[in-house]
Amino acid sequence: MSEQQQQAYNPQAIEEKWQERWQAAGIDVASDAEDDTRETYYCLEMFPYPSGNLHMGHVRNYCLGDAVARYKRMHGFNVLHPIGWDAFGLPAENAAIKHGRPPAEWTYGNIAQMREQLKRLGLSYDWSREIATCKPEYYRWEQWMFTKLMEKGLAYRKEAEVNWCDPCHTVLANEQVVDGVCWRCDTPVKKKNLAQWFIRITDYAEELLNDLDKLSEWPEKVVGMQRNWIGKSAGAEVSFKVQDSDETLDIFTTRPDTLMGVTYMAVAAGHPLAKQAAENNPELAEFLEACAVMSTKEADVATMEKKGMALGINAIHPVSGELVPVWVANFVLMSYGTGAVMSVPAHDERDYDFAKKYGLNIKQVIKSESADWDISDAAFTEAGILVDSDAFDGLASVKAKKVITAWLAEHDKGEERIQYRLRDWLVSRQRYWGTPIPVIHCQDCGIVAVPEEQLPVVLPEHLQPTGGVSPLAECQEFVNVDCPTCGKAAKRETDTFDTFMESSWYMNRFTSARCETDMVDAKAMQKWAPVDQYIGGVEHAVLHLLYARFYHKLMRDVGLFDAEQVSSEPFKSLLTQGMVLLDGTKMSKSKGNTVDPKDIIEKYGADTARLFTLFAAPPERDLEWHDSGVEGASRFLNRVWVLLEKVGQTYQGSADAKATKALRRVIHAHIQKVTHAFEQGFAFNVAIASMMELSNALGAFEACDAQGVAVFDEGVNALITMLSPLVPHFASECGERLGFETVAVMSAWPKVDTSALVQDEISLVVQIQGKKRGEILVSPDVSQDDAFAAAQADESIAKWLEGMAIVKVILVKGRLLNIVVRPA
RNA sequence: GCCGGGAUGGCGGAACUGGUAGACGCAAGGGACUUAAAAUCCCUCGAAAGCAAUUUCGUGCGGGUUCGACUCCCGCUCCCGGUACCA
Repeated sequence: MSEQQQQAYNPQAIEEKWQERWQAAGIDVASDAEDDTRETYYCLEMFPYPSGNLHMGHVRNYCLGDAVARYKRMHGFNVLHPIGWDAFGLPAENAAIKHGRPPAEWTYGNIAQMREQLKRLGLSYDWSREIATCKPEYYRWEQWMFTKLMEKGLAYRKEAEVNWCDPCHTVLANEQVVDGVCWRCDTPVKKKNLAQWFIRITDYAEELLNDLDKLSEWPEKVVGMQRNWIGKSAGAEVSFKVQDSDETLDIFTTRPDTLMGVTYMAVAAGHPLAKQAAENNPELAEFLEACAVMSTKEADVATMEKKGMALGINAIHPVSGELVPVWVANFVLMSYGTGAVMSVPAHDERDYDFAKKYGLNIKQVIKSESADWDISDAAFTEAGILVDSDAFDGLASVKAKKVITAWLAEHDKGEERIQYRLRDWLVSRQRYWGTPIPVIHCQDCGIVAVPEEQLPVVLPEHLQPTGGVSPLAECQEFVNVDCPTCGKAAKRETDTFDTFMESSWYMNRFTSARCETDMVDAKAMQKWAPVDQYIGGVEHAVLHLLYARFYHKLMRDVGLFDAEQVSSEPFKSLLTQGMVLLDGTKMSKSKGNTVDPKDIIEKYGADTARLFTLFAAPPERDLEWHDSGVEGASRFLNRVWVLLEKVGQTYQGSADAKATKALRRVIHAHIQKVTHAFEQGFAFNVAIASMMELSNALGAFEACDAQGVAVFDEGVNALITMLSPLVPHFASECGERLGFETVAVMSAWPKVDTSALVQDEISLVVQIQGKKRGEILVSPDVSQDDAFAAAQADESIAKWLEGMAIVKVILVKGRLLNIVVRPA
């Protein structure tokens, strides 16, 4: 042993050294070379917002991704593992107001700082592809895309109700409205109608829904959340005439089969009919006011009492011509469907409760096919057979839906309709620190898209937000522009894009991050897309992941890549990691329960931090932070470090040929187990546990001959190699000590020698009535009869067979023998 | 309310396709080394009974299927996410 080898494990000394070597060797760079025939693998973690400091959630996210990327490289893949910065957003503006410096300065400073922190962790990113979304060379393509969408009619402008804060002079996002007041100045938020930009995601609702079926490697939970979010329901739109009026009352229903059971109508408080009726009815007006207030989201909304008032007008049933009263009800939402419903109390629980409360008629028109149902107890909401429905009597619900809808269509009183909950994507924000919307307002020409040759519309970076109106709107050199169509003086749009826009396509941009001629290079897309493994927090299950899926399809339809060659989904496999907790609650600055990754790295080194975060919990589950657990991870690395000193050593006595063979079996059993753990959803915690077992087995082994030394060496090599995607600096240093020819991180993954797994003799569990009663040593391919004979010969088992008749004997090969008996 | 997911020692968590429940780690207790401490190493560690060999019970609760159930089926309880009173 040289002196160097006997030194203690000192992470600080080795980590920097290896980071430099890796960088010099360029091991992290994804190869675009056409003659590179390696299979590609694209591993991506959700890129961070550059808040200035890495927190434990980041550390966990990026350690997971790095382990995946390194593992795949070791299997011979050409791995794309990029990183960038989701650099636009409100926190930069807030920091700017607080510090009196422009958001750009703050943002770029934070990026520099966080880049160093990521590098300190030894994450194997291809830095040559680094992007920051606040740079014109990035967002110019987003602007270009938007003008394409305008051409296709997929981007449009319309009035929309937004949350407005007067003192701040800005629109607020929903999450910035806390209990109805502005999060920053506590002023009650107003609803205001403003012209806003939208993208027609609803045109893609059906594809977004159907393609969810392709996402077999996504957590079911996320798929389910997206399915609910899209919220497809099939039914019919039915038109009711209003008595003594030319107006009609249109409703959407999923149960047209219950049409004949309609006994009243219910409209939302915001419905024109309700407003109209309230004009000379103060009591009703008051009720509508109350409803408007109630609609603000509260925890007790769910338990809210169902209330309503008659409007004093009637609707005419489209089939029977009967009059049904129109009510206003607090549970009908203006924002869904038509803001009105037909009420069938006999077959809808909510309508039933409402009818009971206000003494409205209940008319049963569906009867159960099996049991009797007493309609005076509760609504019958299932499908059944139609009764008391004139011409439709005797039809089954499913058939009746079609027949009745067809009848309505024929008589011009309704039609089949698919309703989605999904709304078009509101993409404009009245903020400064974002991508300028590439549009010009001209008095003569109206709204004009900025022509391609004038892109990008560069955001001036020197402006200083004050918390009031966006400084962009007051920046004359930005606002004043010539109309691209007529050349007259015109004004630029001063709204910027929602930052979800940038994060919706960055994964594709990474395939050709430096491409200057296109948003993405079609060839690069073909080579790398889609992302094979995407890793990030479950909080993005709906918005980001839905927008990204949508945007990917938009890029396809704009012709940016070959729809035949590139998947229509951007992320093949998704891993949603759990949160990092301290004392059972999420680590957060506001709670003051954070652990700074910097401190951990300084004290234990990056590898220990990595090992602990990977070992302490399965990736998708929450991880409880324990300092003692970190100690444990550190101890393990130290034990392995010391273990290396035993390489080449022989000891007196103990380990004979049999023990050597047994060790070799253990080594290969663990290679198999670790590999399996990696392949099964990246169960790093299980993989590490298995490596710890291997380490323990090696630690207990003392070679006494050349054979023993060789097998021990084999075991240590396998252990270090398998550790390398998880603790790369440590493994590299160990690899160097062991004289590996290539850096450990690039070495090929160990292969299982199945012949080493074969045993001459195994211990077979013997059960009586399914309960373990003993073990016998037998050949692995022992016959049932021989095993049974051996079991009978075993004293501790035989005593359970005394006075018993053998009913059945079951042998599970290599595992157990179960003997079923009964008293003789 | 509805839709997902989950419940295994003091704790985090293992357990291939139904086949030895509790791997691995943490904590705890005991011991070795040390003047002492730290570090390190060794032993014990689901519950109950027993000097012991050993036995019984045990994977949220109640049933079921099976030679055999943490695993499959039916019915509950509780916890955690998501959400839309969605017609």
